[in-house]
Amino acid sequence: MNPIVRSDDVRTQNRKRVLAAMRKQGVSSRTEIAHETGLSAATISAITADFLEENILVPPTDTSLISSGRGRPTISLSINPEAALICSISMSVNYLSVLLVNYLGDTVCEQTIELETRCHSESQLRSVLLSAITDTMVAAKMDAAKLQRIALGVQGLVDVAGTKIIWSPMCEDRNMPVKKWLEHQFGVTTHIANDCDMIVQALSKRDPEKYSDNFAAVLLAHGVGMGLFLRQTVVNGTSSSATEFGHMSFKPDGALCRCGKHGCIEAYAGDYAIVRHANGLAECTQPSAMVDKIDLQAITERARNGDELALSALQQAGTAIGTGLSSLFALVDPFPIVLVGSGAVSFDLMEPHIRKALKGTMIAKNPERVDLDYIADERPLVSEGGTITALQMHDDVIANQKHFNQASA
Amino acid sequence: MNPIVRSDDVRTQNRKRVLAAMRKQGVSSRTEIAHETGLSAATISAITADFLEENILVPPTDTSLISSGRGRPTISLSINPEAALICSISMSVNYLSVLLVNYLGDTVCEQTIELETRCHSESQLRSVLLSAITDTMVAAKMDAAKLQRIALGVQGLVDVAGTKIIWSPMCEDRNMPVKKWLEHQFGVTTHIANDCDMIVQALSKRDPEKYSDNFAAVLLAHGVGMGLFLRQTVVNGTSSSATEFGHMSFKPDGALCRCGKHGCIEAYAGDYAIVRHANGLAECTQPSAMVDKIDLQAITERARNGDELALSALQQAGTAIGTGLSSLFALVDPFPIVLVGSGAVSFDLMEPHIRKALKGTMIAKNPERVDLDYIADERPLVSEGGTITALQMHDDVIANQKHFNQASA
DNA sequence: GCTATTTAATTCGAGCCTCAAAAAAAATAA
DNA sequence: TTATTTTTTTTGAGGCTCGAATTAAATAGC
Repeated sequence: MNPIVRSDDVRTQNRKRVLAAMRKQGVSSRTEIAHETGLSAATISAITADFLEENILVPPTDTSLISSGRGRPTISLSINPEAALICSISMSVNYLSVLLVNYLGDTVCEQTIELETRCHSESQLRSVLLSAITDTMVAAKMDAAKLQRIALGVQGLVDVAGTKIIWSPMCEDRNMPVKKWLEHQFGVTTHIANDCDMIVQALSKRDPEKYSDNFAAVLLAHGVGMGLFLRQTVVNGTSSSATEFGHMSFKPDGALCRCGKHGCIEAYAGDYAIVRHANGLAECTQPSAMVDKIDLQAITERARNGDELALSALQQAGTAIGTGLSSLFALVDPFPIVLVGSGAVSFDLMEPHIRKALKGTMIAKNPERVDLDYIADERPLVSEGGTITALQMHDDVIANQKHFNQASA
Repeated sequence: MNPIVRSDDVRTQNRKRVLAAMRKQGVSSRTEIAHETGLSAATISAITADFLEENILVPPTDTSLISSGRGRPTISLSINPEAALICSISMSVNYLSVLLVNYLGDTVCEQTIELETRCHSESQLRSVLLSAITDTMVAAKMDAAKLQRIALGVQGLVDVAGTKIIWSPMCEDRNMPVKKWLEHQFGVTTHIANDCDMIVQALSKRDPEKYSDNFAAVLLAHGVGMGLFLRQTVVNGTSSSATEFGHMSFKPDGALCRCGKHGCIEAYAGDYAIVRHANGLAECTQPSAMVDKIDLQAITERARNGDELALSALQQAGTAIGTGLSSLFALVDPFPIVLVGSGAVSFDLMEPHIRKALKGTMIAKNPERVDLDYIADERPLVSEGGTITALQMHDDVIANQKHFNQASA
């Protein structure tokens, strides 16, 4: 049941609405906000007055009272970029990106580091991470005290509370309490999630029309992950933040998966599986610990040049993904899917087999109509998703803050 | 975003809370309600006063002011049984049950009809349904005008809006606009859903501890259905109310399913699949349109007496179900499962194979701990779930009603 | 049998919140 | 310069919840 009982909760709720409307519109007048939120002009007037006093919103800096016609001109308010400084981090194998954004979501500074994460111990990784953030703050000429929140999207298993990395292909060490590291060092709330969750957030922001209620991103990287959005919220487990699409069963007692079991989707669609198949190795061959993107691209190249084995590897990957999706669609009716990550470079080769698999198993639902898309480079999406997550959380905090003019009066 | 903007919405919300608390407690004093809802005594006093005036709640009829000790005795309020009369209908192959309950949820009258639904045309089915309801009303000596709401749980595909039966094994006809029939005839809001959805509602009521956040019921009848509860709400598709667990893919290009495709879970765990296998027929044998429960029981009997083929049929069903569940658990972390329906009579024979399949594919999650239960007779659950659904919806309506004493004052 | 004590329920005033309507502000059109 | 138009603010009414005070209705003790 909804936790709304008192009338100040109503105000909190409506403050949230106003912030959401501002984020959606970018710049907008009080009348527009009233229209967008469905609240009365009087209420918007009160709420925006508070926000202005709290320095959450700002009036137009230049005297651009764009008066388009008769009548009193609108005063376009906008979110105060200075109201927050947020750090979004994306971590994956051999890659670390630190992105600073202001409260508007605009990039303040970005640094990307290529490093051999797999050779790093937990403590090495920790110091690399911490100094990367500090460096970026310095590069942006920002005082550390200005930082308000950190979001981190990581390849691997993150506990559902978002406190530690249970497991990651980045390095050997397990159960790294990353949240504690960061909160201890920078003294700000830190949110950690699987990169798929971040990707999905980014997509919903990029194309709110298409990616609204239900949709999913399938991340084809070392493993096969999935960010799943149902009813406008990220689906995650009770113990891990990830949706393990890659470990849904595709073929009972089938190919050997990295997880030690047999027949998972990943055992056919993971990078190591594609390489294994394309190189003519047996399905029971131990998955290689690491696959270079170059190798995968080479296989795609071979397939395009007519190499049967390479082609069949990619096609089988498509079939595995398609079958998994069809199972998902048996539970929840079909929704748009985006394939993301290095594996998506061969999207055109896989797509027909994905669709064929959908057709082979879905009943009475139109598989042709399933919206399939792909984005090969997932990294910007992860960072973008991190900023969105962090901004939304910060909006919540701000909406909940008691506004001081009332409290002190 | 939450549609709560005005302060009367707060009252509506809190009225809902009070009703929910009353349903949970059965009989309870104002102080208890205050404690249960977290609202202040003053607020509860106001809300209950309204409800008493509206005749939604009633004071104790007998003078049983159970004063257990010192102090002013508590006045135990209860939901007014007369406040509503609700009809819950359960329809499946050759079976129709009409259940009348009062606003307390207590049975007023129940009638069960065995009939050859499969020989019925749409219009025959319609008149049987309508007259069954009327008959039951008459038997209960209730005036038709007293009826306030109808809920119907039906075997088959129901559109997500709950207006028509898209398809059902009950009869040949498709797209029957049942909601229209009933609302036209009885003039009350009617809610139609797949029987699995109803079962799940009933379970959450029967054991709220175990079946709260996430859980599912697998219905093993003619097909293999699933009622899925995630985050305290029923999951359903965008075009149908059912979760088609039975049509998740188990074995690519496997046994022929009733849906015309190959390798669905149902093609191994549906009653026709078990019969087919137990009788030594090929996997590609056309599924029989109808299986008698007796035949299924006979197979269970054979299996218990050591018949290899019968046993292997049930075991394979277990494996298919277990594999499907493991795929589901890859997406959302494991939750309690109840097997329901005639197929559940051989639960003990299937369980080891369900667990084995869970073990074979789930990574890093403890399959032994998955809570598996079974209930062979699904019919009472469907009726029960219907009443709960209807009562909850009626509670919502009542909570939303403007209370007259204020409105007219 | 009477009073003190205890607990339940109600009443009252304060403090928020939203909204509709009126008023004020700031432009353009005539 | 005045009338008109549109945006924003102000004002007053009506709701809602809450804490505190009050009233109600029993038991415990003398």
